[in-house]
Amino acid sequence: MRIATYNINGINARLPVLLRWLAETQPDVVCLQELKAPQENFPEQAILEAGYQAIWLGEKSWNGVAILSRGHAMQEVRNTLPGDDTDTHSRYIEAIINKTLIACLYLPNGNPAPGPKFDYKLSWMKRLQEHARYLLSEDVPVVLVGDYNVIPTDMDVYKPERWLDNALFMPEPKAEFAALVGQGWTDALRTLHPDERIYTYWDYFRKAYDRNAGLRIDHFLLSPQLAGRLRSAGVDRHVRGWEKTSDHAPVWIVLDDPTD
DNA sequence: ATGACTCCCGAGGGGAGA
Repeated sequence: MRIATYNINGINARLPVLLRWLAETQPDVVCLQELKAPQENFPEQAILEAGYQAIWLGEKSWNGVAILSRGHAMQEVRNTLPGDDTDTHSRYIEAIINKTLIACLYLPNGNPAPGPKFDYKLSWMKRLQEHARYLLSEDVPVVLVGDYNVIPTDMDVYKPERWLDNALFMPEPKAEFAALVGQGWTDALRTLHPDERIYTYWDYFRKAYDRNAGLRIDHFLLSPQLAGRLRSAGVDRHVRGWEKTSDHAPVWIVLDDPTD
């Protein structure tokens, strides 16, 4: 089973890129973030014609997450991250696909830091840890995947010294991410490629993609019983070079199918 | 570096992204 995550940065503006990439790579499951479309403006028909059923949670202007599935039935479990009934951002959706729980998340950016947006990021990360702990207690394989907006280590950024004051790289979010992983999750790409420079995002400024001035901020975390099923993982880096493309590239893993 | 680049909203710039 090939599972991908892609911060699409506006699903309607990027629809040709999304469809081209789906046709080229045909993942079984796709987690999308930053739809930037209200619920009623999701391009469901085009996605269906590409061979995918979809569940999504839209929002006017910002955020928005979706899960696409090709060939496997999909059962939506929830579309909010538990722990704060006042949080209205569309940043989380979860489904069971092929006996595997897929949690698609778009973690808050948090800039500028310090400030209320940074506080929101940290509280969201604490809620995610609490929910992740609950998921680990369930008897089901889990993939926690999406745009975490966290650069985990110096290896994951082209010039660490330039990002010290940024909410993606400050000590608190890094510590919260490390605490989450420390519950027993496996960072799929880093585990399979411990010594490689891997980036999943290049900003639109200053020819960042041409200079490979990137960040690794889109992550797959696998529950312990899933880690043994991990076969390969990578970044569809070339997609970032297409016309009218997102500032993120798609990231993917391949898992062995469940045995039972 | 209050930069740059690109989206959405909506009809002109402003907010957000990372």
